[in-house]
Amino acid sequence: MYKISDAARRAALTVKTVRYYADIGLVKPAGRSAAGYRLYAESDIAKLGFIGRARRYSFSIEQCRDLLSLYEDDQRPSAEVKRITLEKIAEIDRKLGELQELRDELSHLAGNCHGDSRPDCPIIGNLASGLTVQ
Amino acid sequence: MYKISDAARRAALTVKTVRYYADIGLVKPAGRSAAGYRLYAESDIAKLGFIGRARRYSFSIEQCRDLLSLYEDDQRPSAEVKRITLEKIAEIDRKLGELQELRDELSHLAGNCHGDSRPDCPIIGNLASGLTVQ
DNA sequence: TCTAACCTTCTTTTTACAGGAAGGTTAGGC
DNA sequence: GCCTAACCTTCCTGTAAAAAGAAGGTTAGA
Repeated sequence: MYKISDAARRAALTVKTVRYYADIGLVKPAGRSAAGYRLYAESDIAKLGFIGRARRYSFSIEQCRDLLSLYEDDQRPSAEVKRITLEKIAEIDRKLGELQELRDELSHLAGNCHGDSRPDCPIIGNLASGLTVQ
Repeated sequence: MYKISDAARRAALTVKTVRYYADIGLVKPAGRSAAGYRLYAESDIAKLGFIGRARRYSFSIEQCRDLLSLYEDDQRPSAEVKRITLEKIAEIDRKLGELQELRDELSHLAGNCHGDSRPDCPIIGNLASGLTVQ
């Protein structure tokens, strides 16, 4: 059984985060010491690591909760997991498209900005008017 | 002079957002009616639109505040604006890279998941072990 | 005059923690 | 056996950028 800082280190999370997950009932410690310290079992560490990776994959806490219940269920239907994952991929694709568009616009604007002290900066002009710089 | 809902509509923002911007002192209405209604001048609408576009360009409120002060200053040095913009582009590039990586990993995992009721789902397996599926 | 559609301020909620205060516990060194 | 540093606890506040809602005042049109 591991104390919270060991559990956090082994799961590559912060102590604050692990405590938070316990508070919201996402991963509760297997037990408590006589002094009230949270004690984590090996399987808890695995769950924390699981959550950590899913979070890094930008799954929300609620999605992590769903995934965790599937993970804990030996009879888990992989169709559900796949569905959530495909949904997440679609979401990432949307975000990629938006970001790419934004990047293009900004770099176009920056390319037309002299970068000196003249007051006619197309970045400002564009933001003010909503027009695209030619 | 426009009431808040007209101002919001013309700037393509919500009433809540416009009120919020007034509260934090980002764009204060030119005046108030006898009844206390916020009244926005044409120039306020321009500023709100400016902020709206900058926000959609993922500038933070604080960056918007900086940009706005540059926008309001006729003697604005465009070098500063260009610097902020280039910084923002670099940030977007980092985010694009991360998202692309994430997308590849997830789509790889989903591609190896049968999506039926068999319990051996590689997505779950990967999240549980932290290993990459071959 | 009535009513729908406005408007006001104030408070709470959201997400996923981080930071800090006040105080108890433990491990190692002397 | 004591000291101190490094743990641990709970509780409270703060973050970004609004959204949502409550309670109540205003206005425009029929």
